[in-house]
Amino acid sequence: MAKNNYKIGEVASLLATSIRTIRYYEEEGLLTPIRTQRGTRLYSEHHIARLTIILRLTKLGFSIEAIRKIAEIREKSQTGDESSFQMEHHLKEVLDTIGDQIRELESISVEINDARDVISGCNGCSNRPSSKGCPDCPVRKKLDNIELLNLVWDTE
Amino acid sequence: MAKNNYKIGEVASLLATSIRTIRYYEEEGLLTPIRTQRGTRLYSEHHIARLTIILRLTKLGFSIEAIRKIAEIREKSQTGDESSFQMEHHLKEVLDTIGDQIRELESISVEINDARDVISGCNGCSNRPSSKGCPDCPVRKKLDNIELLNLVWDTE
DNA sequence: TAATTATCTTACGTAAACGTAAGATAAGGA
DNA sequence: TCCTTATCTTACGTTTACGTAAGATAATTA
Repeated sequence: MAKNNYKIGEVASLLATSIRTIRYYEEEGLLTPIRTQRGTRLYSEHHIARLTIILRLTKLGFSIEAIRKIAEIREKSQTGDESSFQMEHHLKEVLDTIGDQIRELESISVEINDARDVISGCNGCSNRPSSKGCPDCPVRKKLDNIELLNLVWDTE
Repeated sequence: MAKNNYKIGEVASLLATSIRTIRYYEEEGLLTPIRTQRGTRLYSEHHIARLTIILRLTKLGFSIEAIRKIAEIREKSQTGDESSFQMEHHLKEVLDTIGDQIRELESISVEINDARDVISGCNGCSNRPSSKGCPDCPVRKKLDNIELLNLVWDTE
């Protein structure tokens, strides 16, 4: 027995977001609740599920526009014409972008880990690879691979 | 033989970014080139490496503030006191956040893939799981696991 | 040297994704 | 019914990460 009359305040606290955010997505055409005769918004379980995925996507950096495009996929995909083809193509692009981003995040993650080793494990030695200090530093040879350290080291 | 006198226009086209962006990072204290006596900015290879990593991080959604914090790690990590400890803790938080984000992206990626199967492979049938249509649809049983489809389906 | 072309500073403009305040109704409890 | 709390619309404010224009100076090319 699905509850179909969540009010906006309930929804907001349920999903740990703000009332303004929910209304904003409505302004943007992403979430259209039904209304009571007096105008109060009512949300069904499906609205909540939909809002949940919208929140997940925005949290990952998807723009409203990008989310709107994904939401429009079904509509277009049923036509079987040119726009349907374009939608397929678009979805593949989204997937490629996500793949790239995952790889970049993994790469950054490795670099941060290595940088952490260097900074904290090198016994206070934070010399740059080109420096003459700490020639026997055990993590010394790692340094060249850590592009992130270019951010950490001062410019001379 | 490292070139140490790149001018801002060269740097911008080299890294496919804008002059304004480079100057903005300088305003924010992230990249401080040397100057000629007349005031023209000059960038070394190290400046370029540093800018490269800054651009990678911003592209991934890191804020200037977050990048600044990472850049301050060395300074603080050498003190060996409380703030050094906090920096270590901060780095771990960053890593955890990145890990979470990777997992979320992978999850979304799987969902998009599945949704693509459903939408394009179901021979034009885009009914919701609760619908009576297409009872023999081979991808039907996948549907419940695809939270993303809540975004694609209309609210009834 | 003259004429482009690039860079400088200053400063206002912009888009996205909401925050926040005001004044008016609506809904729910005592 | 009265009072308090929630929701409504309208609309201006805010932050981040730059874009863009103006007027002046510097560097490069003919």
